[in-house]
Amino acid sequence: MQFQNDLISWFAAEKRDLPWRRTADPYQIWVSEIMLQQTRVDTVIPYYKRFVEKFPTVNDLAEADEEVLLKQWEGLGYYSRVRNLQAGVKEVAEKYNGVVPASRKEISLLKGVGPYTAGAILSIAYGIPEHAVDGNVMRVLSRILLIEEDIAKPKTRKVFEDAVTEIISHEDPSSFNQGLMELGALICTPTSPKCLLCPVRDHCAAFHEGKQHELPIKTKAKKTKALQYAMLAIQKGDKVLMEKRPPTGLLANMWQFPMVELAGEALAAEIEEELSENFSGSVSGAEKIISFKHVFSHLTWNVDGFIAQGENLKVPEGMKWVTAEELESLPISGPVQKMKTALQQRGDV
DNA sequence: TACTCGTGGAG
DNA sequence: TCTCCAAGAGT
Repeated sequence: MQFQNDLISWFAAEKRDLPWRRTADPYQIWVSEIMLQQTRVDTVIPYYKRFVEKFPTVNDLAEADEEVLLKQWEGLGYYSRVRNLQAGVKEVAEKYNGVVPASRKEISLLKGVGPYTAGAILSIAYGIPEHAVDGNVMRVLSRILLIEEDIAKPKTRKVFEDAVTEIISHEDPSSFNQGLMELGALICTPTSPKCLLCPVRDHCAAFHEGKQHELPIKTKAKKTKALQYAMLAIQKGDKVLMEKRPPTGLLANMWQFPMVELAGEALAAEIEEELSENFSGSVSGAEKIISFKHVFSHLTWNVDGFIAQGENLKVPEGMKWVTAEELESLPISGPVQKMKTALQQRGDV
């Protein structure tokens, strides 16, 4: 098919030199695909290099400590990805003797491997003609094939999977799938697609109809909620109190300065009162040092950051006193990093 | 199905 | 400043 040839030839000539394109190792390709979920290429590159250097094989990752993994992942977001990745890798180590399975049925059973990632690993690492439909592919094919279904709806993905299954190259499924994604990243972009540079323009129904700017059809997301917190750097000598978040939910198992949810803006006097209730000990000298907003994908934190001194505190389960050096080894999220930076600039940590 | 789950860059 | 988003998966 001429479409396949035009796409694959363009990919061969124009593809970016990315680190995960320099390996044929299914495990390392797996790592890259997990990191790339909802995350930009430029962001992933340094994380990917560090990760495969530190965990070059399935066994290296299977044996790693979760806290070390989270520290490696720190700043990438969607932290359950690395927990699920390790769970999947452990299963490959134990059940498949360290070899990533090469069938959609088996690979899809691995934790964290969904329909896209399964197809990506199968096609890129094993050369198997399986669909790998991500946001790029839906955007590109919605234009080429003039598909006007809402790509925000989950059921729509199957339409594109079926389309790819029909048109995928069996000679080079890796270049075909990657070519569609690369085209979406470089040419067939969300706004102002570069149609005059497009290698498959002649095959594009939307370009033919002048509708490339109207596709894809995508309904808008609803707006997010906001929550108010006080974040507390409680000091005792040269140590500060840190708290581990619960094992599920937002920022699971990440560390933070103890936080309390509030109804409105936090005042120092109220914080001291709140703390004495929560800690059964003496907390004094509360002082607000920073106020900031942190926007997550589905909610916003409005945070007032305080320093305070703790005396004779009974440390609750899941909290511990850490030195400045120990603090550096704990995985923390963006908002906690903002507080930590403020403390360091004051010389308090 | 709809919601949860992070971050930083682009327009 | 605001919106949308970028190689999605789990529940």
